[in-house]
Amino acid sequence: MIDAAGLRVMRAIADEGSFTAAALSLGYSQPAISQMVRRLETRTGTTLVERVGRSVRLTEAGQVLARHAGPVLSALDAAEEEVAAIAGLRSGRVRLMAFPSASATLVPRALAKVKAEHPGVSITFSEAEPPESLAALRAGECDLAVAFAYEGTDLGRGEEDLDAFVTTPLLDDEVLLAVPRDHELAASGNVDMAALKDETWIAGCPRCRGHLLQLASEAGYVPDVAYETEDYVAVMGLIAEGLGIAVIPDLILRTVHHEEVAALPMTPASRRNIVAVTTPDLQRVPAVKATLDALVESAREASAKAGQRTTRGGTKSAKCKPVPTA
Amino acid sequence: MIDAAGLRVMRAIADEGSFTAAALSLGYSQPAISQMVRRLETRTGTTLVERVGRSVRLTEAGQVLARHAGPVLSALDAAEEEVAAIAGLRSGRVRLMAFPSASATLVPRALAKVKAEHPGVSITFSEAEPPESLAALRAGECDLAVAFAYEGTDLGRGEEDLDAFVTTPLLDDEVLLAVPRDHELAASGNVDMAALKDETWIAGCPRCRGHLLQLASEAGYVPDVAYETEDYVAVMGLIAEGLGIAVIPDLILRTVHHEEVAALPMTPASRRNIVAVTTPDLQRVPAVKATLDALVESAREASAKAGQRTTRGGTKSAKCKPVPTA
DNA sequence: CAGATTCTATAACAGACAGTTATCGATCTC
DNA sequence: GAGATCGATAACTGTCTGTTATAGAATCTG
Repeated sequence: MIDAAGLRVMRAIADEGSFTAAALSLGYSQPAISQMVRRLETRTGTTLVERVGRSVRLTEAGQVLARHAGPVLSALDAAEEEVAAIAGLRSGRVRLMAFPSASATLVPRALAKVKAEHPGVSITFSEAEPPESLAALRAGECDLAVAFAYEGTDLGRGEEDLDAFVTTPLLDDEVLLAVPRDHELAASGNVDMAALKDETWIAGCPRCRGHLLQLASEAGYVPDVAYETEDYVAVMGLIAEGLGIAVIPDLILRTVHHEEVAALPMTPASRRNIVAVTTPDLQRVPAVKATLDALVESAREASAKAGQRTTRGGTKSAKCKPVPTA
Repeated sequence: MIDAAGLRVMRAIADEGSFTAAALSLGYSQPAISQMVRRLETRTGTTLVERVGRSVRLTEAGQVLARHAGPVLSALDAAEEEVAAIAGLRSGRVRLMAFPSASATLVPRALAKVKAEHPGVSITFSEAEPPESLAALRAGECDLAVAFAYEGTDLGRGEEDLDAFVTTPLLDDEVLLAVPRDHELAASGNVDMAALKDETWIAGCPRCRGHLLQLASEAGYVPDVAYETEDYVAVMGLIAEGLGIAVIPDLILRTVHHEEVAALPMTPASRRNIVAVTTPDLQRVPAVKATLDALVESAREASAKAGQRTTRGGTKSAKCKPVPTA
């Protein structure tokens, strides 16, 4: 019934003392004020302004409206300002989820970028593997997820979500073969998967294990998986001790070094696609967009270095003692 | 930019959890909500609602708006309620001015009526003679004035105000001649003004004095005004002591009794018109209207009694000692 | 006292806006 | 897989909210 515009007009009349002055101060024409007052009067059913001579004076009811204008309008301004702060990246909150090994460099770097450019944006971050992070995204508990999929597979959900989600490629992570530095293959420039039929394997996370099974299956055998752990530091330790070999994404190898482990490119080459996932709606939220951009940028930087690193890792020759598989 | 309607919609969406339910609760159609949200989103430049599946969820910015809706809308409601209270006579304030002798019965009775029928209406009352009360009305310091004019004269202002003011007749007050009870004329049923050429007069307020001068002038003489006082109790005392005679409106005689004073009708008959004056705008203010109505009603009651009283006063015979004029 | 100025009211009009109904596509449920 | 439910969209409509132009009234001024 009564709207903010009406209050604004009444306050202006109270402040300025005349319709004309009120119109001027609000940037309206004089008849607009005249009509607005009349509208308000018919709506409230009361006289709000007393027309005396060539000036006007507010009646008691009019003064009531003018008096209420302050609180209401400032509350509205506060709301608008708060939204504008979010829109203008002076504020905002992003709930980010990423799988563990992305937390090592990609995510921290992106977080630092966002913090540097938009100090007002706060990002909460938690680790989750792709299936859970997508579920959280779908459940509204997460705004942006960093997930991965091995080439040729999906993100762990059905294809139903193809248009419910927006996927932005971040990195193409090459999957390497990690062997003890003194393994017989450590010197080869490239290892054929088929040649690893008799090796003992160490599997990582469930999806990584699935990927290993798939690779072996394509090479025509079922791998002997002796160990399973999601802790890549442990994986490296196991490899270094000669207890097995593993397929490990380059991104992880870059973080978890081990002197006694060598990484080699494989045939067929296998890649892990790291992507950022959000929804079309959330992607338009400025803070989410900014974080996504930061992720893309730090992925680009990491990708440049990755090329060097992969080459180095791939060509690094091994010349140490072989350790029998357990 | 953001208006109350927008906040109301956002809050409804937050409360109800869907556009359709929000539309239902607000009495709108579903597309109206859909469009409203889109409008708000373009205006704020941010996504406010996350469309997930067949349901919706508020983004951070959307939650901000929904959160602000409460205070703003309740403040608006409070304003509306307050105005409605004034319009609906559950509240309201009337500043009433009346000339002194109207304060005796007419005004108190009207005040009592208003208080009984509309306890929320508060009336402030002050005494003022017609010229001042009209000035106050014009100056906005008064909402309703009770004034009087002797028949054939105006209210003390020029006729310029004929349409700026609204005048409501209240009483037709007959002007009587007050003489000592033992005055030689006290027995007459009706006294001719012309026969009072040699009397000594007591004048009341300035305008009453003017009225006396006019009556005498019409009768062809200039009265000998020996005393002037606005205090009618004093006037009665003076008359009772035989120091002079006076023309006094019946309304006053009804309040200020004096055993030793008789009141007689005069020829030519002279009347004092008591009216209520306000402005067209103020007349539409319910509290003012109610007070005006109460005045009219109590005037009607007083008028009925006045007939009886005047007759009695006029026919009351005097049989006491004559007192020489001073 | 008359003219100038300044204010509000009104008329006529234009555009935007906020609703409507009808319909579609998508999703969740049984 | 069928039906129900929900949101998006299209097309349309009426009202509302501004505008400009002009008239009328009141105050100020010379």
